Amino acid sequence: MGTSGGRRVGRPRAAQRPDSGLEPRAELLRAAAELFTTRGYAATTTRAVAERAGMRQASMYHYVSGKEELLSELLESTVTPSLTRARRLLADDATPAEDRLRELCRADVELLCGGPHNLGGLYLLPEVRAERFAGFHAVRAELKDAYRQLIAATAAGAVFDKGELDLRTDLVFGLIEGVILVRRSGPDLPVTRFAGATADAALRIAGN
Amino acid sequence: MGTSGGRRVGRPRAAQRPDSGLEPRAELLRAAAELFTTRGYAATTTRAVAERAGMRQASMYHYVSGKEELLSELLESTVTPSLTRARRLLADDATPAEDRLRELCRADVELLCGGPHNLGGLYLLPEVRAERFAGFHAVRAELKDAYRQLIAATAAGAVFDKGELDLRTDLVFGLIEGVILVRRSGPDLPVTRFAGATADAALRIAGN
DNA sequence: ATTATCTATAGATCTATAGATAATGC
DNA sequence: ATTATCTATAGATCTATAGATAATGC
Repeated sequence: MGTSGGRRVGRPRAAQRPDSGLEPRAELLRAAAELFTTRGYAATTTRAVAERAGMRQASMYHYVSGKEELLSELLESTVTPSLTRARRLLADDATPAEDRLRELCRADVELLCGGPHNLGGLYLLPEVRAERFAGFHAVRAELKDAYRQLIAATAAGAVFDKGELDLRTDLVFGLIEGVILVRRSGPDLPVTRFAGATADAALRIAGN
Repeated sequence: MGTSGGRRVGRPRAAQRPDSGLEPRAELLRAAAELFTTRGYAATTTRAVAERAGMRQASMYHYVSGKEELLSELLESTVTPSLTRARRLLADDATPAEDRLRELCRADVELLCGGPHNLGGLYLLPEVRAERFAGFHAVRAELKDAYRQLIAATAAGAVFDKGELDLRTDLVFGLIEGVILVRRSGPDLPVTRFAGATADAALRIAGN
């Protein structure tokens, strides 16, 4: 029998379990992602998260220690795959830097905007800057450095001085994050096409 | 005698008035801008705003009806000057469209990122999407339309189809807003240079 | 008398814990 | 016996109002 259908241990829920097929903890994470990105972190109550996941407020604490854990786990889960791919692309010196930069941009945009709940929107939350999310920030910084290296390698002809390289890195990184905003205001845009266009735009900024 | 130094009507404050020279209401708006952009809207309490403005929590209600009024006033005050300039630029058909688009981008970035508290950061708050800020959204939409028209006029050679024009408009608009994010993570960057570079990047996206 | 402020607080949350309960497992 | 859930609630907020107070103005 499947994991979801069978009789389960423990007191039954007051409301029906949602039939998403997800484990309760994953269901909580999904609910949190949805609410955090649309309403914001501070404005989202533990009750709202729990109830969207089909359980009572207090039951949430059986799976997570609180809101903070939900957010930090969501952040890590979005940035980690990007970094893995960035490392792979950096190492792959058989492919021209320009192609690798394009690929990194394209994939990043798809990841940030392509998911069901605009997970990239989490990056926009002011609360994310807090000290306690230092782990996330470290990974982001490493990702940004991968962008910087690929941008430097792309502009093969003209060698930028450090200030110019940093500026272009900031712009490209800003473009990617800006796309999150675009997607937030118009969630129905064709993500694939968007990702491609963003990557092209990034190359124009990076190029000399 | 100046407005700030003289004896004032009413019970004296418990703490010293801040010597910013601003009226109490303006002081509240400034405090709100600072806190909303750094900590977020929902996470900012009326107490924090009032006390940063040098008064007790309850005294704030003498000047504003609550947090919501503070945010909506801040939003309007940032978008209105942009729109005024956008209208002027649209009407000025003596200047090439490309120059006008560059100027609009440059000025927008300076306005959003140049102020003391990264006012553009207000646009990133999830709460801003709420219905009650419809006035702000309407003005933003008009501003975006000005971008669209200038982008269409810029690409004089190749005439885009509507989808292509919308896509490029979204990208340029996203780039501008992305710069707000960049500035939020690195507040010490040279804004003027940044504004220029962003405008150039926007033109490359807009051009064909 | 008018005004700007204060102190105090009611009412409405929201979080996190304590302890009860209703399943399955053995 | 173990587990997943529930109900109930203490304690900590946070907002907005009521009413007191301490200035100036006339």
